[in-house]
Amino acid sequence: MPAPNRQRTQSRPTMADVARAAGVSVTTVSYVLGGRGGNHDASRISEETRRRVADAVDAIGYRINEPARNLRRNRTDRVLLLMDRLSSPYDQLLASEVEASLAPTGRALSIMVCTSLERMAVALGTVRQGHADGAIVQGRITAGWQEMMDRYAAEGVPMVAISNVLQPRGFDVVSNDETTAIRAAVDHLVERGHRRFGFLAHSVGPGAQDSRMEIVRSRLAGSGLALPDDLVVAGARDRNVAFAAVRALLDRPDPPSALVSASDTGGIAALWAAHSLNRRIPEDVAVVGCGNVEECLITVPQLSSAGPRTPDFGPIARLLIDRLDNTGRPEDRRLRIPWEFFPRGSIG
Amino acid sequence: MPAPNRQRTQSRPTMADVARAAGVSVTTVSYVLGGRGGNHDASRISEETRRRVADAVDAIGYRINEPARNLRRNRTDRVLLLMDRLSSPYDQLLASEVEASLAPTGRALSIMVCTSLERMAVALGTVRQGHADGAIVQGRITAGWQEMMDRYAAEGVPMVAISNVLQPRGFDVVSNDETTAIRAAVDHLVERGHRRFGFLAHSVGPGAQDSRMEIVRSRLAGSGLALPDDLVVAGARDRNVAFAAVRALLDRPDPPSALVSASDTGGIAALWAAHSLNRRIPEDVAVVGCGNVEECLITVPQLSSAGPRTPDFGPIARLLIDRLDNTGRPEDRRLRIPWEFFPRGSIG
DNA sequence: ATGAAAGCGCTAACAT
DNA sequence: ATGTTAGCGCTTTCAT
Repeated sequence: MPAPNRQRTQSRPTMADVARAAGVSVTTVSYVLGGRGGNHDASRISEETRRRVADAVDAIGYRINEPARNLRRNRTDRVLLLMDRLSSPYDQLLASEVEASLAPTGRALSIMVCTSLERMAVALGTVRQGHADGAIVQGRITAGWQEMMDRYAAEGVPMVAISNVLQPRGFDVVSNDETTAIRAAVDHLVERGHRRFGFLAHSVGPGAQDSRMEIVRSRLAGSGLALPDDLVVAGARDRNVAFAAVRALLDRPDPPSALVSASDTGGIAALWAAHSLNRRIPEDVAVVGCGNVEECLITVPQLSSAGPRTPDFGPIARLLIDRLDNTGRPEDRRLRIPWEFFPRGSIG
Repeated sequence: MPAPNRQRTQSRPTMADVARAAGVSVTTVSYVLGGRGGNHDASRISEETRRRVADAVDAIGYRINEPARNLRRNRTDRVLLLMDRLSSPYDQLLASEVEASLAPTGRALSIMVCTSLERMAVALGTVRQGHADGAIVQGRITAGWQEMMDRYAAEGVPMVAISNVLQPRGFDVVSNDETTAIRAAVDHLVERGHRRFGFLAHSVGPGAQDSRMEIVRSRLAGSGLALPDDLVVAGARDRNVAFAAVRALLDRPDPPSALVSASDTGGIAALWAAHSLNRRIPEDVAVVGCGNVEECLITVPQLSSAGPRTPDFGPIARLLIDRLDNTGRPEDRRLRIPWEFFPRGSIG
């Protein structure tokens, strides 16, 4: 004869315990509790019964068992946010606004940090394994990213990506509409007489296409100016790396007179680097950042920046909620966040 | 007669599908896959069978169902990290080092952002509901925090808190051993002739006890000096708020000649604020931060700071892993991270 | 207005 | 070395 099995050892109270304490069936308890994304018709339970159940829950300290509920409902009411870093006010804002947009729909947010394609694949794997219902993916990875997204989209993982390089194929893409704003920044600098430009990129080297750098380069070309490769340095994402990179750049015999950074973090580090070499801003170097974070306003001089007037990440969450709620595969959408150029003291 | 029930609709492949495809039983599949925290004795399966299963998994694109596995095993191999913000390199480091320490034990990390006691309670609730096996809790909340932690500890949630105010009662506490270092900073400033001190706190007002401020105040008292309440301002956690607060402070008719900030973020904002008012550092104002983040080294002048020599968050994760692995309630532990004072250009 | 019971997909004790 | 089978705690259909 087969197998008895491990009975409940010494575990948390279950719905059956609540039902017993309240003198009702587990069905009733389930209907009363049927919280969050529950689509129970709770109205079928009388006020009196409802109260008895609530009392029993309090009395025995019952908490619902998520894995059991998720297994049965085949959903988790949880969304995963993948971020490539957690180190700037911008990151903080993204996370909190996404969470705030999710909350009214009864969904919770988990964040995972993914600095490589592999980690990202692992994280998206957890969605496929039922850890979350969908994911918002932010990152700067380029090589292989599109293919990976395609694969998970094909496997049915609902996703929204924040990226200027990805094509929406089975998922939505949110991009920054940065071309016009960055061109305006370049034009500003050229008008002010700058002829020699440097660029602080997120990363350089094979496979590291930096869309913002391409915009700068092509706009300069339109004015007959160049962005030489040796004036392009990497490190815009890390304050200390950026500081060192810009110092090296400014310490050359032929330094650029204008520096565009792919991020504000990098732009601010560039200000520090210039200070440390006793270069005046903007007289010796003009600096422009990207992102238009609040911090631009407290530097001396204030950092000019291309970016959104006021950041608003709510629509990103809404795209995903849409995919989650409409079971039929929705068509892929593309959301463009408008950017402008904000000239400030750092360009004179 | 009772109830047939919803059969598998149109869902992901299950272990049964794999078993069928491989011509073995689900038990065998389970043993072969028994990954991660699995305590299967996988050696019972022959090499040949193992391969057949792996092939079948590939062929039909099977992924394990986490909620089902978690329900059955009554654990998730997941740890929750609660953070009060995600906006500095320090935060990034905490998250990545915790994750790295967890990885070899087969555990994954979810992050939730909690800026209020309520949000924190909700997040810890998800652990009780089986979303994670335990939590690492970081925050600056004071009022009510200890009580909430006590409650969840009593409910059996394994926790490690990062805090200088909490007492370990049913959970472990990691604290910064900051007293000696901050005293050294104060002594340095007093020796240099400073008599009028200001302090940039995380927050002020009722219930907002700032341990670092208390250290400064009492050390000053030892030299017969005061830290007047009106020279204590709030905002150390947000660059822009800190900037405004310090500007106001320095713009008084009787500004402090030395400013201690409860954070490096605040200290750096203070440097910007001084710059913006054309005050020289350290001649007009000396500035000291707390945390000793890398960024201190790239400001001009470099920011003096009290903090750990090199941050190392690995031990924090290890405390929790210990609680998770040793089922018997371990005694509460306290881990002190050593701090030192690093004098740099910002104090002359 | 309420209850009985059938599984969701998996693990593991027991049998062979 | 592999298979049988009893649940884990919950939701939901159907019956009353």
